[in-house]
Order: sequence, then structure tokens, then C-alpha cells
Amino acid sequence: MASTPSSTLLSPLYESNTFCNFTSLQKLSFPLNNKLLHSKSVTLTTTHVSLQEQSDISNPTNPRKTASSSKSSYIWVNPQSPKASQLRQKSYDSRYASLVKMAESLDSCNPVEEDIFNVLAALGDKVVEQDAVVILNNMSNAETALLVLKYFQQRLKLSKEVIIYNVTLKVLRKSKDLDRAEKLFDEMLQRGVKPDNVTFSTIISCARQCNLPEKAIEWFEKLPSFGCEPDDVTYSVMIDSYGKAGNVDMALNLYDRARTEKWRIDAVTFATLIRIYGAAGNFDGCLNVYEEMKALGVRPNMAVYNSLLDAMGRAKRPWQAKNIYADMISNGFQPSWGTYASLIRAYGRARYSEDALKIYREVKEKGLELSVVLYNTLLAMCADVGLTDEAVNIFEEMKASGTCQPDSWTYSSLITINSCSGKVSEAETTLNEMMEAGFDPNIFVLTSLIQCYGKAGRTDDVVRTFDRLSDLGLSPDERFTGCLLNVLTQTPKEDLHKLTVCLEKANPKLGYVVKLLVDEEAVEEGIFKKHAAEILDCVTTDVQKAYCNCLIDICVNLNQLERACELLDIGLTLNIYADIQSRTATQWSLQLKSLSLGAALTALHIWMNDLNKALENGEEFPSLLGINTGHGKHKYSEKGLAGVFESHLKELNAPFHEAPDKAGWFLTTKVAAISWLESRRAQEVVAA
DNA sequence: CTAGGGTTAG
Repeated sequence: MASTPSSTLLSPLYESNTFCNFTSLQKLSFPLNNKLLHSKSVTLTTTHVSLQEQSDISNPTNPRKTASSSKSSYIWVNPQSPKASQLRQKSYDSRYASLVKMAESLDSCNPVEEDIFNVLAALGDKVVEQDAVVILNNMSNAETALLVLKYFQQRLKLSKEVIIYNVTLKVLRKSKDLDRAEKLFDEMLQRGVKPDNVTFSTIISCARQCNLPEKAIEWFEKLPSFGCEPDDVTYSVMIDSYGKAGNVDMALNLYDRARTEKWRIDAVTFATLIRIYGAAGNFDGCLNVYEEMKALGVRPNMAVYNSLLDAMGRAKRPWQAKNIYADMISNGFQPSWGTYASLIRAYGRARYSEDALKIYREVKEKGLELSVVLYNTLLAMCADVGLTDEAVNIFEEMKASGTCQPDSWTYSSLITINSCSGKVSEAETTLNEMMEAGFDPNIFVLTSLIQCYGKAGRTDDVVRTFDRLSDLGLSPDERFTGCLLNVLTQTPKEDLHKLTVCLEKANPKLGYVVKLLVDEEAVEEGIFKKHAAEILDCVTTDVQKAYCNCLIDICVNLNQLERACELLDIGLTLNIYADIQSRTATQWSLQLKSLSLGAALTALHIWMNDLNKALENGEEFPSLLGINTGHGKHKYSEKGLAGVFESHLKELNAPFHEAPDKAGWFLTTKVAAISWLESRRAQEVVAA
């Protein structure tokens, strides 16, 4: 092996810097402990470092004098000097490295006692407890680790047996093996080893990582019965577990308790709190925690910054993400992969595509090697903002990088992009490429394909794709069903029955409601509304609006305006829509942002009725009336609601005109509005 | 890295 300057600095006890050389390890028996560390002097050769007994040293009073008694020349080093501590560190590092190597070979060893014990025999007889801890702490194979534990328990007189149990629990946690962890805990008790806070926090975080937050809570609650009082770390783990269990209140309660009990709350716990607030959608809560943390004099760490960036991304507040990023840099931190990923997501969600792509260029310019996750984050961002060509470029660069390969996420994003931009054959090609790479389509891919075929009017392919889901052993989720529902809004009447069959399979109650519409079935008054309300009430809030919008669109397409109005009413009652109509002394407004076209037309219809009533009642009109459609363009089409709505207003001869200085607003005056309403009423009378 | 917490995704 080539001798590098650093390898020549090793103790003479090592043959080379190949630390997995167990023969030399055996001879070594690890010199760091005991008297060697505490000897008065440390010697150094120009080619070798040696930590030896003082007897080797000819003149301890002159630390700089060169000794000539041995073959190599030695230099005196004062044990208190930085050099000596450097030497100790070097020696420690090399010993540590060899133990890590041993842990690795134990990980890949057969999980049989004989093989394991053979590997460990290389440690020799003078094994110390600390070595056992280092080895286990670096292992990741649960099965072999349990045998390693057994070996040390047989060979060593352990002064603190709880420690070796605790590091073994860490290994079990790495393999997410709560069953074995619980068994090991029982074994501890049987052997009379008393568990401590480390034991509990490790088991609790194991439960949390196994996605069993209830189990975590169970363990936390039994902690006092073992004579333990939770400390700051245990609180921190539990705060996280409550957060994961969706029990935000309990998480915050615990934080309050930790605070009143004057535990030192550190940056990791604050990062956890920020994540919990972020997941709960309380983004101001995130910022408050950040401020509170700074006020308490706790220095933020990367986890804090990254969770904040992530939260601001979810909140669609890219400007705040920028501020936090600037804070982070000015405090001397370097962005991590997590930072880049959070920023890309934050910019993507806010449609700041240029900023997101700038991050990509920055990473490349720095010569950093992108990981699959970062590539996938970029592609997901492209899908979010509709950057079709960029996505293809990034995908090509990813494949050319040679450092990472596309996975199912990669293909999924590409299929989404192709589907949303109506490129059916490209989506199909990507699907085939994905399957050739060994990935089955997952629910996200199939959701995109349903959208893709739906948009292209290929109803039979939608049905085929729908059936593929159950063929693959998957069941529809709310998004998948929502996309199917959305396809119905774009499908000609004669094809709708093919899709209601699917919808009934995916969600019988929703299927029933849609069937009432499609079959134009007359039912007792209130029945339709009752069933529709039930459906909308039981889906999660993040799909409620999409479902409601789609149902209204289907009504409008089928000319069932009354039911459309009923649905809009349900939407208002359930707070799916808020403040559609508003009145101030100077302006009456109709707020249509985030409504589908059908829902917007329905809301306009209701508003006009209400204006008529106001007119009949002789109410005083304000000087200005306005409709806000929002100016957001749809990501995969040129026209937003504003563009489509404008032509509808013309059809109605409505006097509303787009305000030149307020994008997305259509305004009219009191006089024009009243004369328009009156002329419509006159027409209705004539028609009647 | 040094017996416990978090850290890159629809």
C-alpha cells in the first residue's frame, strides 16, 4: 500500500493504515486507555508516532531534545502541548477507525454465533467496554448485533451494562425493528439492568420511525413506573412523536411543560416544533417559534433553517424563504441538500420558476454532484410550474451525469408533466421506459395517466387505466378519485356512463351522487343535496374544493343549474368557499378566485339574483361593482379564469370591463349595473 | 464518529 504522509504518522503497532487488519488489532489491544493516556510524555519520531512509557525516553527534562537510543529518532513532546493532544487524537482516530471497520464486517457476517465470535476474537483478550460500545454503535444489522451483544456480555465485566443495551437498541432502531427492541427491553429487566432516559428515548424514537406514534406515547407513559423522569431529550423525542401522531396540542403541551420545568430547549427541539407547526399549516406559528428561539439565545442550526424554509414553501411565501435563506448565509452556514431542495420546492410552489432554476444552476456551478432526490425535486418543481422543456433537459442531464439513475419518482414526475401538457404519446413512452427500468406504475403515475387520457378525450383508455389500479393491487385514494371526477367534467355526455361505473367502484357514495346527475334522475327534494353534502363533508379538506368544483362543473355541463346552486350553497356552509360575495359602502364584489368555471358561473348567477333583489328592495347601490377572477394563469394553459370569464360576461351583455390597473378585476359603475339589470328584467318579462 | 433527539419528495 502506498505510504502517504498521514499513514506514516501511525503508531508503529500498525503495519499500515489498513485498519481491518485484525492480526495487528489483536497485538494492539487498544492503547488509548489507562496509563498510556496518563503517562507524562508522548514521543514522536519523524516517521512514526508512538505513545510509549516514559522509560523509553532518555531525557524527560528537555522535551525538544532528540533521543538517539532507538533506531528511529524520537522527539520529545510535552503531554500538555497541543501537539500531544493532536497525537492522542490521531491514535484515538485510528483505533476508532479500526473498530468501525470491524462493525462493518460484523454487519455483513452470517448471523450465527460461531462466525460472529470468530470475527470478534480478533479483538484479543483485552477488550474494554468502550470498544464494545463503539462497535455496536457503528453497526446496523439487528440480527448480528444481538449476537455481538451476547459476546460482550459473556466476555466482559460490564460496569455499565445499560450503555451497551442502549447502543444495541440504536441498531434495532436503524432497522426499524420495534419488536426486537421491545424484546431486548424485557431481557434488560430480566437481567436486572435498570433502563434510563437514553433507553426510553431510543425506544420511543424507534416507535416513531416505525410510524407507530401511539406506541411511542405508550412507552412515554410507562417511563415514570421505572423511576425515570423525562429529561430534555426525551421531551424532544416525544414532542416529535406527538407531532407525528397528529396530536399537535399534546406536542405543544409538552413543549410548555418542558419550558416551565426549565429544561434547556435546544435547536433540534425547536426544529421539531417548526416542523410540527408547518405540518399543521400554522406557518405563523413556525415563525413565532423561530423568534422565540432567538429570544432565548439559542443559535439556529441547519435543521431549524431547513424546516423553516420548508414551512415557508408550504405557506407559499417565497419571499420569506428568501429572507430566511439570507439569515442562514449571514450566520455563516453553507446550504445543504435539504436547503436546496426546500428552496426549489418553495419557489416551485409559488411559481417562481426562474428562482428555482437559478438554484439548479448554482448547484451545478459549484460542481456539486446532484442526488436523485434533488433531481426529482427539480422535476417535481417543473411539473408544478409547467416547465415542460426544462424538465426534459434536466432528465437528460440526470441520465448523462452517470452518478444517479432515474427512479419511480423521476418517471412519475415526467409522466405528470407530459400528461398535463397533453403529450399523450410522450407520456406513454415514458411509462414504457419506466417499466423497462423495472418500476411498476404506482398510484401517482396512474392518476396522471387518467388525467392525460381524459384531457385527450380517450375515455376507453381512462377506463383501462382505472382498472389497472386494482390489477396492481392498489386502491384508489382521494386524489385518484378526484382526477377521475375531473375527467367527467371534460367528457361528452354520451361517454359519461362508462366513467360513472368506475366512480361507483372507487367511491360508491360519490358514484351515487354523480349518477343522479348523469342519469338526470328526479329524486325527492333535498335528497341530492343531502347526499352531496355527506360526500363533501367526509373527504379531507385538501380535496374538498376540487370535488365541489368538479361536481358543480358537471351540473353546469348538464344544464342542471338548480343543483349547481345547491352545491355552491353546500360549499359555503362547509366553508369550502369563503367570502364569495362581499359588500362595503363603496363597492360590492364577487370573489371568484379558486372557483372552477362552472362554479364561477353559478356564483355569478346567484349574485345577479341577489343584485336584482336589492334593486327590487330599493337598496342603495355603491358607486362601484366588481368581479375578481384572479389573474393567475393556469399552469398548463394560456388562459386563466379571467380569459374565459370575459367572454361569458360579453354574452350576458354585462357592462363589466377589465380594470387596466387591477389585473383580474372586472368593474362597472352603479349606473351601468342598474341599467343592465333593468334591461335584463324587461327581457325576461317579454320572454314570459 | 465518540451511549439518546432531526436532517431530501407527490
